[in-house]
Amino acid sequence: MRNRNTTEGLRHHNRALVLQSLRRIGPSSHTEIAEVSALASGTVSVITAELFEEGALLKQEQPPSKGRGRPRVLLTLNPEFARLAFIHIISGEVEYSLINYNNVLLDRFKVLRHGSETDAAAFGTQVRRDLFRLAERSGLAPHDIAHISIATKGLVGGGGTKLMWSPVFGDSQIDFQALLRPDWAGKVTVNNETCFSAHAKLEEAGRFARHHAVLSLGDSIGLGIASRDRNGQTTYQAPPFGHMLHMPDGPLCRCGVQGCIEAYSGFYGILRSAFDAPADHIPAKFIPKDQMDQLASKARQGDQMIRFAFRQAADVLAMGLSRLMTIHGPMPVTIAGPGLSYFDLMEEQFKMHLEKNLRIRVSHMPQISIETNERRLIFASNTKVSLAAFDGDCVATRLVDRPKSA
Amino acid sequence: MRNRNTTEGLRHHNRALVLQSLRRIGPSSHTEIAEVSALASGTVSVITAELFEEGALLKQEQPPSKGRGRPRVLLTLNPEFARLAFIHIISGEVEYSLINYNNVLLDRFKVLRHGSETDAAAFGTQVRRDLFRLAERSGLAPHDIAHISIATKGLVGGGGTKLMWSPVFGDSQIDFQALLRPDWAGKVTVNNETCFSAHAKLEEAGRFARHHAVLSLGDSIGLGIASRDRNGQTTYQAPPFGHMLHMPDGPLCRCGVQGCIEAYSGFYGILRSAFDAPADHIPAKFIPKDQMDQLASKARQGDQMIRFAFRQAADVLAMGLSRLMTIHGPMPVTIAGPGLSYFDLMEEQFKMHLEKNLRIRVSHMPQISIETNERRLIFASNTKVSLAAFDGDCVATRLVDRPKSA
DNA sequence: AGCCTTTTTTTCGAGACTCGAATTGACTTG
DNA sequence: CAAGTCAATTCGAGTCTCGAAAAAAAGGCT
Repeated sequence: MRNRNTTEGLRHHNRALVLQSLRRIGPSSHTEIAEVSALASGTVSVITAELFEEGALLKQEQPPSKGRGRPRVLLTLNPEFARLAFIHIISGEVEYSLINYNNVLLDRFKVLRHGSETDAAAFGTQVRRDLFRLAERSGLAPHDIAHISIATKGLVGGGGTKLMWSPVFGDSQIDFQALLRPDWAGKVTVNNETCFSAHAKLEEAGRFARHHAVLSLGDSIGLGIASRDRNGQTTYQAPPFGHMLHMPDGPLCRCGVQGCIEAYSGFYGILRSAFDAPADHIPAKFIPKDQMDQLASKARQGDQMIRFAFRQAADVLAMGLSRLMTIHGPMPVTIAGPGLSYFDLMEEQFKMHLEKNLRIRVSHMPQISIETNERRLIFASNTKVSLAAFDGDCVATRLVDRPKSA
Repeated sequence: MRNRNTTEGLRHHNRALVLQSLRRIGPSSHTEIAEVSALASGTVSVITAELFEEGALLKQEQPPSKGRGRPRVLLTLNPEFARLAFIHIISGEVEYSLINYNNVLLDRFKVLRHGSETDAAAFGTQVRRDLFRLAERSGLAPHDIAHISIATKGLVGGGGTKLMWSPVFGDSQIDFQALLRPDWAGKVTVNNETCFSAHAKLEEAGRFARHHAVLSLGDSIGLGIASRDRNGQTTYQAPPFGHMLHMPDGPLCRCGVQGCIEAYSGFYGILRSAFDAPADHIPAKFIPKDQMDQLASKARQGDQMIRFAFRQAADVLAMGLSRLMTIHGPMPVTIAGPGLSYFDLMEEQFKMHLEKNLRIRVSHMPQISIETNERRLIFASNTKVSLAAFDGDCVATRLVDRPKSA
């Protein structure tokens, strides 16, 4: 929004409002948009006409009419108006997706990664190559892609453009914006994947939910928090929860210090304490899921040592959540990730620790739920967020010339 | 702001902008306001004329003119336009203050509290009585007071109107809004005092500072965090940091659970470990400052046991800050409160724990500073925040009738 | 003293935007 | 095929901002 205090700024705001309504309620008539956006019908008329002129909207044939009167003309977002690319960096693979302006998946492929690949620069050039392939496969030039949004594990910084630290590349930072700038005209953003999970869950929870956290369990620990501020705007963050201090001089973490939450509750942490391995020994970067499953089934059969390892993992996570809620207040938490399979071994610890928390005692016990398909959630939310950003930044800005008086 | 998407909403926004500029730069001419607010001079002219009409502004005689040309007319906020009341609840006393619309102190008095007074209802009626006295002393009726803002220790909730938990009244909540509603027409807000300290420090740090925390040490531990969001708006919060979990099964805290930060680092926690008292024994609600001073001087003279108690207090605080910064990112911290006198015994622990933090490792070590006059800070910031809220909520809303065409 | 210069403030016309009533359009029903 | 119904557009009135032009209020100059 360029100039907030001028009438043009007002129009910008209202154009954004129209687009936003259209995304939320899908193809809809004039009247519906006016209702949802709380704009006068005349205003909606002018704005939609502009957007149609600019190519952002299409008028859709009305569905077989029901009832009498003039049938409604459905307005939809023009799929051809723009394309957005998405990269999801997962442990074993990188997923590339392309969508159109109306949020329909156009193309998708995955590139496997060698477990040994920890060279950030090499990874960067690989990503550039694969992104070119994504564009080419749909016959697009780089400048046809309006926005590239990357979801990854790890700590993101630099205003949402840099990967500052990650379990795979460690301190080797990757500045994706700089990496892609030379060829790709669109905006480039990077976010921790759990930001998107949390965002999706908050939206799901309805317009009055204020916060939601998603805790993703696996080789490493991810946490995303989505919040709605008092203007109704949603913000999100993904603090490196797995590397929050649990206890000084605790077991060694992959990040190099002792006593991080992950060192207790990441897969390798659980494995280590299950076998009573030395606390400064880090087993492996990735623990096969099979191995963890076997461990869990022994715990379920009553193996005390292993049972203890899972319970300790849960204790530490729960205390971390308690500390988080001391700062942010109680909020619902959704558990996700491969470690979710072992949630039955950990569930009761959560309640136990949380109910001691002062803020929870004076208000309420937050709901703890689970989510089995986090990946779907991440993609769905990433597209939503990116499209909304593109709408607000670009589409809402007036393009066509105003009708001259002549 | 009532309706964001109409031209009247725009005017509301710009009126607020003018008032805000005037508060920031003090009595200023037309031209200056136009520069600071980035509004066209004509617009400022109309808005200031309106505000003058409504009584919010005064035109001030120009100072002895220097240079030629038409002398500037200084505009100032009309002191008589409104009065705001402030209540600061401190351990031993309650301070009542009254200011005018131009932020000048009109009246102030203190009411001593008996240390034994822990009855929330009685306290409530006492506050009402004293507030009446504040109004009367200046010949005001209750409805002349536009806003009442309360600063206190403890956990505030209910949208900034309720004291949810406090060291003095424990779980006996006080809903100040409900308490004062019958007689007092103005808005009533309650905030933790350290919110205001943090707010003041953030403002001090300049327009580009994003976060600031104030840690207040004493019988209890207070923490305020102020943040600037991407729109430049400042928000603040005061999580009950003293009751964040440090370690399970740790020493008993006044709040009833074990292992809170305060149980290690509040005055009573330090005292307890200095004398190796049982960890479930809580010495007293208020420890005389003398006693703590004596303790500290023994520590400085080399008493190992006492020295350990202070260092442990610092360790626990520092780890708490580290956990906080894992969530919010590194931010400068200011230490304040009576416990500041012992900061020399604790300083090095802070750096030691913080530098292990992942987010600090990948970005920077935050500055740690001290503030000896927190009370002044709290009041100054409280008045600023409350006046700004009053401006935005009330004054910016158009009052005078528009000139009718007739 | 009277006129010119300089600087500030106000005024005013043009352009933009929203609102809501009135009008136009399109389709169903009788 | 006319009347009825509902949707979308148009249009006039009312607001608002902007910026140029005019007015106001000094000091300086002759």
